[in-house]
Order: sequence, then structure tokens, then C-alpha cells
Amino acid sequence: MGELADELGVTTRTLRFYEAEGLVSPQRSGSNRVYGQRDHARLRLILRGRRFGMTLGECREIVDMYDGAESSEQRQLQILLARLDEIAADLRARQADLRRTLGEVTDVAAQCRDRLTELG
Amino acid sequence: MGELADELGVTTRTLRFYEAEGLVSPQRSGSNRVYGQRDHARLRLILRGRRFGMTLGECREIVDMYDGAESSEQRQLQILLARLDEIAADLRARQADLRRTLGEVTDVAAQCRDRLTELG
DNA sequence: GTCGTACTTGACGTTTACGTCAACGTAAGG
DNA sequence: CCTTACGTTGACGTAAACGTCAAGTACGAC
Repeated sequence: MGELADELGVTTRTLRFYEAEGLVSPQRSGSNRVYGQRDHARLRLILRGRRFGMTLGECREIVDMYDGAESSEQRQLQILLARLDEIAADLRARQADLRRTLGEVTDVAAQCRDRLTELG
Repeated sequence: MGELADELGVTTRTLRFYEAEGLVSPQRSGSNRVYGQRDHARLRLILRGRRFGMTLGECREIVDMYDGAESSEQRQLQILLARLDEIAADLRARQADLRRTLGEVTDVAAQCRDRLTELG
């Protein structure tokens, strides 16, 4: 377990917390947790979401949807698709925002460099 | 004040909180706050930072640096520049991460669409 | 005058996402 | 057999970022 935590860059407390919140459901070998491929994937998704500032609730929504993607029910698929399109739109907005920000930062940096060469 | 809050999509409580944290320092007309151009700019930067999941501490670091950009002291400029490069690198990493995520999302969406056309 | 609205400070409450500590089990190594 | 390391549950603590009153001030409209 500590191994997985290290690999993902979190603490064991975090893994237990996520389990308590129902974000992952590792198998048990006796009382010990055994994280499978599916858990790894979910955890990576969750942590990526967190890096983007999503709450665990939002992360849960997404990973659950990914998991429910096998649902062949037409109605379910339509709902899922609609949600995915919303998410994609949000991500594109973030991309634009990020591009602007990066532009500004590099601009300021360029001005800095100018001043520095100016000063010798 | 409420006007500014509405414009920025935050509450007046948030503005007061940011002031208490030293993130903005609006002028006073009597006891009432008067937000100038500089405050607007700082607030926009801060809120953008928050959208990217930065803490207020990190936001403060950045806005303070932007403000200190006029500092002509060579040593200061070098420090600022180094920090800006770090930030730019981080932003680029985020861009890549975001691109991957968006790719995955659109992939899953595409699979959804396939299944749906398949089902009629 | 007083009503309504917007502002002020101050204090306490709340949610999120964990950290930390206690008390215990278990398997490996010397 | 004892220690060490890693695991377990449970309970409590905490930092960040506000929300939510409470109580008072200021100002224009009626």
C-alpha cells in the first residue's frame, strides 16, 4: 500500500480517505487492501482531476462515468455523452485561459530580460 | 463594492477576506473601500490563479511579483525572472496534462457516439 | 423622522481534504 | 522470543477559503 502511495505521490492516509469516500474499492486479502488495475486507473484520474482544482465530488462523478461507459443502455449513454461534451468544453475553456496566462507570464519575463540586458 | 463583487463573480466577503490577507489594499473614502485599477488587476490575477487550483498564498506570490516588476534592482529582477521561468514551466506542464485529458475525454465521447449509432 | 439600502468591523461556523495519534494485528528477520 | 516494519480501524485535529450572523454607521428617498 505504501508502495502505491509513493508511486502516486500521496500518503496512505489519502488512499484510505478516498476509499472511505467510495472513490476506490480495493479488494481485500484478509484485512489488507489489494489495489487492482482498475483502482490504479481510477486513482490516476482522481489525482489528475485534483491537479486541475476539481473537488473530490467532481472527480467521483467523472471516474464513475468512465466506469459506467460500458453501460449499453441508450439512455445512459446519451446522458454520459452530454456530460462528456460539457467537460470537454470546460477543458477547452481552461486551455484558452491557460494560454493567455502563459502568454502574459512569458511577456513579463521578456520585459525582465530586456531590463537586465539594458542594465548590463 | 457589491458592484465589483458582482463583476468579478465573488462575494463582498471574499473581497474583505482578500484584503485581510493582504492580497489587495483598496483606498478608503472615509471608511468605505475604493478599488482602483491596480486592485482590479490584482483581483483578476488572483481569481485566475484560483481557477487553476492555486492557493491564495501562491496567488499572492505571483501578484506581488507582477507588482514588483518595476523594481530596477538587478538582483531582484534576476530572482523574479527565475521564478517566472519556473511558473512558465509549470504552466506548460499543465498544458500538456490538459491536452492529454482532453484527448481522453474526446476519445471516450467518440466511443459513446459509436455505440449510439450502432444501437440505431 | 424613518425607511431602505449598502457599507463597516468582528466573531463564530462550515466544508474540504486530508494529518496525526492511539491502540492493535501480522509477517519477516536476527 | 523480540524487534522492526508495515498494515488495520477509529477518533480527533487542522489549514484554507470562505459563509453567516450580529451590531452598528452613512446616505438618499419619501
